[in-house]
Amino acid sequence: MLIGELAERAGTSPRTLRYYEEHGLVRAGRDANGYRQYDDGELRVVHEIRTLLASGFGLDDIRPFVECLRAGNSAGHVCPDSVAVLRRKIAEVDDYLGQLTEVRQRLHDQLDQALENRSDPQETRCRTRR
Amino acid sequence: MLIGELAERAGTSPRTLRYYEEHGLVRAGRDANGYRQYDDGELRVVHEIRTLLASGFGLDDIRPFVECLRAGNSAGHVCPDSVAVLRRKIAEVDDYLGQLTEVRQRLHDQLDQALENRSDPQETRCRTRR
DNA sequence: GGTTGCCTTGACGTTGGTGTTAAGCCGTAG
DNA sequence: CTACGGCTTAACACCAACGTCAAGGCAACC
Repeated sequence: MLIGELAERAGTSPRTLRYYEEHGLVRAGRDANGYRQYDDGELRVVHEIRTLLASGFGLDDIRPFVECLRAGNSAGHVCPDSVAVLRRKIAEVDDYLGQLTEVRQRLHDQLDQALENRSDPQETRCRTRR
Repeated sequence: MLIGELAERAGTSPRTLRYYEEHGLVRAGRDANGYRQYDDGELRVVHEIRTLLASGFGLDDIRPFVECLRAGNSAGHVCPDSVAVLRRKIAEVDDYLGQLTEVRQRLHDQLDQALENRSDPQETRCRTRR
C-alpha cells in the first residue's frame, strides 16, 4: 500500500502520514523506487492516532498506545504505559473541566450583572438554566 | 507613567503592552523623546484585558470590553457588544464542556476496560469517582 | 568619557498539526 | 516526445500571545 492509498483509507493526507513517521509513530518500508510501502496493520495504527488526537492527546502521549498495538495487543490502551498516560490525561481533563466550570460561572455572573443594570427592570432577573 | 512602570503595576511585561497596543487595545501618548506615556486609566484597561485573557478570550473578543471601559462605563461588560461576546463565549464554553465530558467518559471507559483485562481479578472493578 | 538602566523598533523563536508550494524522480499511456 | 498522476524531500505558512535577542537612542550619575 502506497502513501496516497493509506491516507485516503485513513481519512487524512500524505503530508500527515509523513509527519507521523517523522515522529516515530507510523512505520513504512521502501519500494525499489523509494516509495513508502505500508503494511496493512498501519491502517489500524493511524486510526488509533487520529482517535487519540481528537481526544486531546499530543503525539508524544500517543506513542505508548502505538507501541502497545504494535506489540500485538488487541487494543492500544491495555499496556501499563498507555494506562499511565490515560490516567494522567483523565486528571488533566478533570482539571480543565474544573477550570472551565469556574470560567463559565464567572461569565454568567457578569452577564447577569450586565442585564440587571439594564434600563428595563420589567423582569427582575433572567437567569439561564444549566 | 512609562511602559516599565505600567508593566510592573499590571503584573506583565513591556513587550506584552506593546503587543496590546499593536492590536488596538491599549493606548499611549508619546514623550518628546519617543517614550510611551500612559494615562492612569490604562492600568484598569490592562487589568481588564488580563482577566479576560485568563478566561479564555482572544484579543479580538476583548476589544469591545476595552472600548466599553473607555466610554466611561464602570465595568467593561455592560455594553451591548460586550454582552454579545459574553453570550457567545458562554455558548462556546458550554460546547467545549460537553466535548470534554464526552472525552472524559471515553477515557474512563478505556481505563476500566484495561483494568478488567488485568491478570489479577481480585476486585471485579475499580471505578473511580466523580 | 564610561557605565548603567530605561526606552525604541524590528524580527525571529515557540508549540502542534498540518496545508501548501517547489523542484524533481518514476512509470505508464497516448 | 510529451503529458500526467503519484511519489520524493525540503521548507515556508498558519494561529496566539507573547519571550528573547539585536542594535541603538536618551538620561542620569560618577
